[in-house]
Amino acid sequence: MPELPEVETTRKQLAPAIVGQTIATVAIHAGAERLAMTHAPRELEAQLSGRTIEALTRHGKYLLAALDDGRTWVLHLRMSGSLVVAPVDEPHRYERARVTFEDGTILRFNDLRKFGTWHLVEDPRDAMPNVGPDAVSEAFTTAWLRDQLGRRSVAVKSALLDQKVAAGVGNIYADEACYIAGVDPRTSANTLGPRRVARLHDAVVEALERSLTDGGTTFSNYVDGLGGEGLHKTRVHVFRRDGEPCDRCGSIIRKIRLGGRGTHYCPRCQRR
DNA sequence: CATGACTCCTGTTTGC
DNA sequence: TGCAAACAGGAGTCAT
Repeated sequence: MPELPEVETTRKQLAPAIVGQTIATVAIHAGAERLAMTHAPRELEAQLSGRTIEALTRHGKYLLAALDDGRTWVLHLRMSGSLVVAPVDEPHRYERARVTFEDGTILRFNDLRKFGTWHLVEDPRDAMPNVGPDAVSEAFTTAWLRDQLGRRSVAVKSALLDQKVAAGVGNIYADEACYIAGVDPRTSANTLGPRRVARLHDAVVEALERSLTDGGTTFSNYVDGLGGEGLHKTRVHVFRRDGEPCDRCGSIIRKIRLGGRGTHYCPRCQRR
């Protein structure tokens, strides 16, 4: 569910509440044991307890909590996760884990589908193999995108979903980027010319940054670090707008399946 | 290496 | 109306 803008919004809201704080206790609830990727659940709880969070950063859709022992706690929300700092102790139906800090602050990891993951590692790269440059970083360049797309024959939309190509892009922003660039999402990645790749690069960044200024997008159950909804829903061009008119040309937005994912596009504005 | 099918889990939407 | 299948913002594993 959460993509780069949603994870970044969560990071910004969580940071003031937890950076500099020391973890008192961690509880990974029964039934959510698979959350713990690098250790047994009880062992991970013990290893995190007593640690101080020195920084909270993000790479793609991963949150990275730098700890005072030099290790990094890497969290991923996958499809349905959210991290919420709760001012009061109200239970959440899908709370899978809870972190309590020494000052009493409570951080909840809520996750309906239980796909979320926690890694505790020496080197954060160990927790995110096959992940390329963050899509809103300097490292994500037109040249990089041209090289990566040139190596793939899959549909360009599917290529954009590959975290090696552009870390942080998910289904919403892959569709939005193709729309903004005027590219049919089914186009083979390695058939795009350099000018269209450049447009697509700029479109990826534009789609993500537009959403970032709105605090992300909420479609079903995403909530930000304070439990609020993102505002970007009202500003998407195509995602989940099938049957509605394109706001550029008025054609009806279509929905198809591409690489197993729902894909939305304007049949007139987006060309092969 | 690249690709596509399958898997994890639970709730909601769609189609007959 | 009711039920079963398909679908949901992700990504790892496996066979090819």
